[in-house]
Amino acid sequence: MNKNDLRVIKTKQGIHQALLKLLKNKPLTHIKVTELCKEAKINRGTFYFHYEEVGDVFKQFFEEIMLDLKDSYNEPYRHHNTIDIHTLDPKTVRIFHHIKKYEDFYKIVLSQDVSTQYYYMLFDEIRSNFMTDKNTSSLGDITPYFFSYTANAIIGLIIEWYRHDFRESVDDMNELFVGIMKMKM
Amino acid sequence: MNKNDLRVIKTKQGIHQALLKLLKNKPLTHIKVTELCKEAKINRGTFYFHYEEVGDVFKQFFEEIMLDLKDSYNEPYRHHNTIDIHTLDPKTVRIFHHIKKYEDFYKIVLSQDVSTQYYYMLFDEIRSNFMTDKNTSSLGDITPYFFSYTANAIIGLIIEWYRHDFRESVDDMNELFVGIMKMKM
DNA sequence: ATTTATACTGTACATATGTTCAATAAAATT
DNA sequence: AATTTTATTGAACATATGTACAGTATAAAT
Repeated sequence: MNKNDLRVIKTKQGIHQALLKLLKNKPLTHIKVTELCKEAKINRGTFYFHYEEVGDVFKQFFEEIMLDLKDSYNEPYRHHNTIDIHTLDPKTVRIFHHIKKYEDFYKIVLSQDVSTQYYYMLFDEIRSNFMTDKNTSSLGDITPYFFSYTANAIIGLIIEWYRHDFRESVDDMNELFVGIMKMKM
Repeated sequence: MNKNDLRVIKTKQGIHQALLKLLKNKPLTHIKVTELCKEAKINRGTFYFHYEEVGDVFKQFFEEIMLDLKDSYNEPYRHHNTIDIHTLDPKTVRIFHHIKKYEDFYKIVLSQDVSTQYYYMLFDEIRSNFMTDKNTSSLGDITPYFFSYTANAIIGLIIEWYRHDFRESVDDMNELFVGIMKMKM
């Protein structure tokens, strides 16, 4: 399978477009392979030549979204060994802007009955963004746990935001995040 | 459908046992309704009389586990004194003992390709346990976000523990958690 | 013990999955 | 332009899903 073959490109584009169209009317988990192929006007065997299930197509969408997240990740952690709440500027928090940008996709990723694979893609991306150019050699065995703790805490905020149907503005979320970082338990 | 009917009780018990047996050999997502019914020696129509999919049976297991998690928060604390009680609410760290107790189930819940519904069951349970602990009337709009932040942060540690194949002891996890709390706050 | 209620079975049917393969069409290569 | 390569098609097949319903078995109720 040559991904540069024009036939492959056309077929995949058709499948992508078809999925986006069907997602406007029904949840991801209700979309059948047969239905998707009919919409894309391709043979069902062709689908199975490229994918295993409908979710794999959505995964390709989300992989591109994860690339965008990598570019726009949370700035406050970038230049500090540990979180310093005094240098946290709400305007530099980029993740909530990113989430809002792809709100429609995150509504799917964070829904109740979808595969956990997308959640872990998000988790790993946020986590690795925290890890890059951060010197944590002094922390020892606790380091991987610290990253997972912090990354998933952020997703906790995103889940809550999602459950509020993303009503709060991006700026509200930035302020809210800084507020929680400053809190004492 | 009367859940006290002996026929219902027997059928459900059979399905439960069958699922536990099949789970020893293959992941939850690979277990078919047909297969489960054959193992339980019941008609496939009977399954659909009680459930919609195989995951619903696993959900019943996990509902009971969530009850145990709730109970573990209500029991009086009698644990090793490896934790400085004055720096941390000891109720919080009882969770790792619970996770270890049901390790086999959490390996399914936290796996890559399972429904997010179990994750959210865990999230909501941990979150509500936090809520009953805390007096947060003074926090205002930030409160629901604070709970989601903290609850999911804990799950972040559990995810990392899961990815380490639960090699660290429960006591290690308790100390590790305290360590992270101290470095953040 | 008899009647009543209903969970369960067996069957059937329409639809969907997942795979295979020869034929075809469309691209890349020469 | 001719040839080679291979993505795509269409068809077939075994298996699984989801639903429906009449008949049966088993429990509860009288």
